[in-house]
Amino acid sequence: MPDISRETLIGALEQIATLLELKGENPFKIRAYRTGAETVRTYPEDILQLARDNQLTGIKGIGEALRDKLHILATTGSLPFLDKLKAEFPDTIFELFDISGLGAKKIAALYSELGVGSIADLQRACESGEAAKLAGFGEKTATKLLEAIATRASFADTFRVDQVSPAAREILEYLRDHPDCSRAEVAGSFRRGKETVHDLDFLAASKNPAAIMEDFVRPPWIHSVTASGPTKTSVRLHSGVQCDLRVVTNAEFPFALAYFTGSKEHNIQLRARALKHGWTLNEYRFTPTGPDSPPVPDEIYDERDLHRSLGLDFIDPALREGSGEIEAAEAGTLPRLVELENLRGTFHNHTTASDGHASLRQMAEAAMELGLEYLGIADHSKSSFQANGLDETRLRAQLEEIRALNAEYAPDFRLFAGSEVDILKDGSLDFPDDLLAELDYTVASVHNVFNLPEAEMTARILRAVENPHVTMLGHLTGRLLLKRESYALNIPAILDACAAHGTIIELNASPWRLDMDWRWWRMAREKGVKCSINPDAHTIHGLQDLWYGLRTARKGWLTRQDVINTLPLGKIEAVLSKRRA
DNA sequence: GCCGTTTTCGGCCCGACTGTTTTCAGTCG
Repeated sequence: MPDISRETLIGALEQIATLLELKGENPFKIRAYRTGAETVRTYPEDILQLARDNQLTGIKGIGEALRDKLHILATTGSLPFLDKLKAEFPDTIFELFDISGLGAKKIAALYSELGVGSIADLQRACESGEAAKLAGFGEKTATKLLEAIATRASFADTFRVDQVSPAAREILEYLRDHPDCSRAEVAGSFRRGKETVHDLDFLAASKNPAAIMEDFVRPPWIHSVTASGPTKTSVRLHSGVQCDLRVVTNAEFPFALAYFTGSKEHNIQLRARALKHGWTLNEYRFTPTGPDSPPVPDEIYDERDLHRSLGLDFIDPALREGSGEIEAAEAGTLPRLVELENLRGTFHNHTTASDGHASLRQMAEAAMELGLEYLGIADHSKSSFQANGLDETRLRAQLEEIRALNAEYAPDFRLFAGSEVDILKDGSLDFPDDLLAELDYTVASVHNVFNLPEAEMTARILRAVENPHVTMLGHLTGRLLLKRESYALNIPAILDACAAHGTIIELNASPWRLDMDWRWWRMAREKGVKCSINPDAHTIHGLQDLWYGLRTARKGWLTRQDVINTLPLGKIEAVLSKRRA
């Protein structure tokens, strides 16, 4: 089998869409490829395998043409249709789409008229004055493009959620404090709980939009204003984060909040549903489609009212990805999502014994302060020498120390003695079974040799899953968001094995990881695999990363019953000792 | 290219803002 992934399928469909756009193809055909890419991205089962087996028929958004192309790509590793399209443009053409202000039409003009096929070409064409002479271009366009090239070089365009959440909170508070603002929210992918975001979308309700707009661009955190109209303003923060603000009336607010929260796919489905009721839905209101339409519902004060008027249960923003949530809301089968208050303890935390910055006692007290009943310690094992991993002797000493502290804390709080034991290259563990048997639990993680082929990496982890001393798998795919890709892994196979052996999978709550990815948790849940939301805290502050993990768990449709660390102390003790027996 | 409780053909979301225009095209979300 060719070495490809779900990402390969997504990337191919997106590239086809982009190239067809450059060629001025039918916009609906282009959209069909984009929709197909999104379908592949969010499909809750192993779509790569389905493509290999030519079993994509019946998936909404994938018709005959896409089905056949995905099958060819999945089985042969290449797609002649795409290769032929690509041959018509330089490989660097795609980078031009990263320049804000440039879309397919302008790029096509630049390429056909001036041979501009890369950002370097674009810079030259703007500086020489050639670009400004093109039809539809002008001096201002050329200047803006040069600015956009500079912006791209100095600012990131995607951010981890921890990089933007302090600003999101601060700006939201600023808006809510404004005397002319009746309510305000952050919308967009941040509100949906995505692991990374492109920008922050703010929404405010006011009778006096101009006053809010004026004050929005004033605070010291604003770097520059990129657009400003009567109801919409865009700014860039010093951190490089782009922020949009829309101001609407109070009556429009629930419609606008739903609209700007998205996702796009979810919105399209919601609008289609409104049409079946005889109304069009936009960011402001319902409108009857014709004289025979039933009257539009009144008294829509919040999103709950909006969903109810379409015959739906309230759909949490986390679920709005257009992947079955509307059907579930109609059928009344939406999951009751796990909440932060449900978390009673957590596993996988580090101390100064390995690479943490707080002592056992400091970590325990911080956990108690957060209202937790238990805290699992899992310092690194000896092979992780870069992280000052513990050898057998030091681990046993830590075990004694934990027992002594527990005598002090009982019965209201307990430290669990564990280890984040390395899964070595061959799938064996870094500690012998008899030592692991002395611990309360273990987290098994991969920390080296990331570049194994998928089959080998999968076999390596499967061996750990089958070891009865492994309580849970740590950061399953090893990704570091925006920095390091996941290693190759057959996740469905791992899920099956975890279900069979009762091995828990961690949802690593560090905002760098959020691993396993939310897109897999629905499948895990259906197979009966339990989740443990673990902060992987290296400081007392790091315990608060639980919040990021919680967001991700909710995005994965997880309920309190799916998350093991919602169990109170007595019950979790029983689960752990049963597993060890 | 996809889809169908109006349909196998004829639709497919649309509003805000900018810049180049002189009424609109392109981009963005």
